[in-house]
Order: sequence, then C-alpha cells, then structure tokens
Amino acid sequence: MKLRRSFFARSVHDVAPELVGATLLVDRVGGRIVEVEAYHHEDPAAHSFGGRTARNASMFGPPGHAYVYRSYGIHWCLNFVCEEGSAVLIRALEPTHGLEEMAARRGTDEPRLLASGPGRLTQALGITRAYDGLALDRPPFELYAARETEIAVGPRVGITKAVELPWRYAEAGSRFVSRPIRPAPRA
DNA sequence: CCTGTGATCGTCT
DNA sequence: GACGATCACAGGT
Repeated sequence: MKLRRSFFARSVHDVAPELVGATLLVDRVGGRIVEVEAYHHEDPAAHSFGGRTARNASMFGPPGHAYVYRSYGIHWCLNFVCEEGSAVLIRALEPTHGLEEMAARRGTDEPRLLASGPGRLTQALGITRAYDGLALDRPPFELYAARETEIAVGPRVGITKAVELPWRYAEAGSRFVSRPIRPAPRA
C-alpha cells in the first residue's frame, strides 16, 4: 500500500517506528527501510532546534516532503518531514530494487555496503540537495507501507546532544543496519 | 573484533 | 573560526 502524504502529518514519534519495514524507491532503485531516527524540534540534537534557517527550511515545511542536508561537507542525508518541524532520518536500507545501479554508484558489490548508513544510502539512491523539499508521494519517490515486523529501539548515532534519548528504531535482527542496537537490558 | 584519524565544506557564531 | 545526524581505511588485539 502506498504511503500518502497524510501518513507523515503526525508526531515524528509515531511515524518513525512505522517506517521500519517500509519500502523506499527513488527512480525505481531502493529497498526496505531497516533503520531510522526521530528528530523533534524541541530536541537539542535536531537541526530545527533553535528555529528556521536557510538550511533547515524544509523541516518547517509541510509534512510528507524530503529534507536533505550535507553532512561533514561530504555526504548527503535524507529525512522525511513530519509535523511541527520534526523529521525522520533514514539511516539504512535492505537493498531490493536496482542492485546493479546501487553497486555502480557505490563502487562495491557488497550488499551490506550499499545502503547501510545515511551517507551510503543517499549515494546509492542518487540523492543530493536537489531532492530537498520534494514530495514523497510523487516521482521520483515511491513509498510502500511496512508489514508487521519486530522493532528494536535505542539511542541515536553520531550526536553529541541529547545522546540518551532512545529515538533510533531498527528492524530486529537485520544485518543491514548501520550499527546493531544493543539488546534491552534484562529485568 | 576494535579504536583512531583524515577528508572536506556549508552553516552558523 | 569551529563544528558537525559520516565514511573509509589503517593498524592493533
């Protein structure tokens, strides 16, 4: 089932876990989303924390659109905008469509190295700042809802603020996540 | 398996 | 002028 724009017009904390297992294609190339992170505008780690700027304008735009930014001067990162200046960072895919194209863009055939990580993922899908602000329910994007799947939850990766918030969601047991989530401590 | 480090540049202070 | 929502590679364990 195709995801409609209204799917994203909710709290980022509801949308993010539901995206795990969804299929993301960009010009027919992509796979199943296996790892995401939620960023909320009241969250010090979010780009939208502190208000609107030229870079983060898309985060304050309508839900159901892309927010693409450059990371470390080198990589691109893809987010799905939700309500109120929040967004979901798409961190890893299990490649299913257009493997050859992804391998050519990435310079490797190793499946685990195609889209396991936000920078690798955008390179494999050909995402650049040119995709910033584009609607997610129209070409070149295609998004299909997830089936039921087991979700693991943990702290986000690579941030220095609000490091303790458990806003990273991954498919339990997937070998395509950028980094495994430590199993929850036993009671 | 792990840790450390350089690359590279737009954005905001 | 400092700092990243990262990655690839090198080297040690």
